Amino acid sequence: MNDPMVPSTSTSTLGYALLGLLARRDLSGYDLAAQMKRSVGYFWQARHSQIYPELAKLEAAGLVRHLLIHQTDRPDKKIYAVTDAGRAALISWLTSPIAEAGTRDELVLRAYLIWLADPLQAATLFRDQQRHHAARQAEYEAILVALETTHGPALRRPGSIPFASYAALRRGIGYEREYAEWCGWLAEALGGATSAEDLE
Amino acid sequence: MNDPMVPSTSTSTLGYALLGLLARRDLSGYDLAAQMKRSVGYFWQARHSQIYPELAKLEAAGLVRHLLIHQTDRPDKKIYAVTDAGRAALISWLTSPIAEAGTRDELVLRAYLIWLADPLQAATLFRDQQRHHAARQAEYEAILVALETTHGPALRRPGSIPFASYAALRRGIGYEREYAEWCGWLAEALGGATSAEDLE
DNA sequence: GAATACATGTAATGCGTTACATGATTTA
DNA sequence: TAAATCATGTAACGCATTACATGTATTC
Repeated sequence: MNDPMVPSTSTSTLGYALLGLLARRDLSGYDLAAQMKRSVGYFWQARHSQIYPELAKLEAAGLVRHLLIHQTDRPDKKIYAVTDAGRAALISWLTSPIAEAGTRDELVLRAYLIWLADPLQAATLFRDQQRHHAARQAEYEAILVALETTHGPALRRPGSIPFASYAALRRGIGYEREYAEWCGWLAEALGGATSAEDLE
Repeated sequence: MNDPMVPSTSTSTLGYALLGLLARRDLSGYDLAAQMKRSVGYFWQARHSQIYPELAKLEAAGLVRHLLIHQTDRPDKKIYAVTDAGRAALISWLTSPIAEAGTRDELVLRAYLIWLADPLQAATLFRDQQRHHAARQAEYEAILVALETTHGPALRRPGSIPFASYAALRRGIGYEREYAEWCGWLAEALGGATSAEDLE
């Protein structure tokens, strides 16, 4: 019953992430690796060493195809595009039931074991993390401002491409805000200084 | 310079999680696996197939030792205890600089690609997730109430063992609250029904 | 008679990171 | 001349899940 040209191989989440990026526009493996350092990279990452083999798998499964671009001044490159089958697989996956993966957070683990540590040293750790997450939050908020100025009202229109970015961004901002707040509360409770300067 | 009895092997995060549980009280591998389904399991998980080899590694590194308990009605078991070296390694790790691991969240990835999906189907997915995270939040809040009744004011005293549980729990509650809120906002924006009953 | 609790392991497989490998062009 | 950018791959290794493997005692 299976078409030998389109074997029903189960695609990994990374595969869908790549298909999703390619659904916006055609890209090379190198471009995809660059995208994975920003935008999508905030909630799904992969190195080029994982991306190239994954693209080969997607191509073998008939979900993408590539066009070889010959270049003289630079190395040749392969521009990948989503096939009809790839687009269908992606759309089907998007609303399929989600398998919950357990959370792994090393900082929360440390909080759970904090009774073993020196309170002031621990406070410094959590104060540092508070600053880190607050900085990340500010970074996301700057991206939001940029999105607002370039897309205007389309940003708030569900169904539009910018709205999808906006939705993901909103989660990022909320996540970092809540994380920073918790770190601040804990550092405070442990009696830590408010800023690094106070320790000098 | 290295003591051959205590080789400086780098312990994994799981190793520290196990050391942390054993610092509270001596436990068997089976007990540790059970603990990993609740308490710590909310922010760090491992199956028994990963725990048994890890305990062997910790023992080879001199961080834990075990006592074999012979039982007639049940299988024999090994009760593990933290050594002085293990306790020292754990305390040192607790406040050591933390290497930030990138976040991987499949639901946020799907949100980023939502423009490809049918809005109403997508709304159902996010409404389901909202319910899931709200339920998880309620579960954590119930544990908090239980902790409050059993430990009383000690729960709010930084440095106490219950306070560490309380701190981790607070993060869990905040995380789920913010996550559920975001899911609800997105489902609403996509024009989804408020409850499953509205769909019938 | 079936499932669950107790108890401890190993093997196969998949996902992800780091390191290895090559090589031209452009910028500091 | 050192580095970053462009461009594509492979190999080794570690962490995590699923499945394989065994066996008794209790509970439904």
